[in-house]
Amino acid sequence: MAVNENFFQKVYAVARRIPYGRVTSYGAIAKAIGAGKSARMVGYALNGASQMPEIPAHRVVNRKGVLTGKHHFQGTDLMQQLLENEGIVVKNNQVQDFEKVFWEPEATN
DNA sequence: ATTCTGACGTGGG
DNA sequence: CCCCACGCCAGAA
Repeated sequence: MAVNENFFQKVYAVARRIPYGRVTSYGAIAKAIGAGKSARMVGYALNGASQMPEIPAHRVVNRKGVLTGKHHFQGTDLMQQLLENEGIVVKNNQVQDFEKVFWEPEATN
């Protein structure tokens, strides 16, 4: 099934499954959807999802745990505020204890 | 079709 | 860990 889905659809499907109080990386999602090295496109797709409240795009950061895309959200620090609201500690645009809050996405089951 | 860009990742120093 | 350069690939102009 998922084979016929568009790239964006796959990204949305995985992003929506990110648990509360957890974060993941673009590359992890890319692999989960079989995109592999197109991690950049994941962020690109999430850009459109950023305005979709059903898709927690704010829980997606880069491999370093830095909120690289916070600038794409409405407010200047909306992304960070959303993460902190979930109990995630963010310092200087970077997720603290990134390994502890990291969640590995699964392929569209 | 061609070119450029981009919420990234990896490798080398 | 940081910094630099390259790769990767889908979408937009």
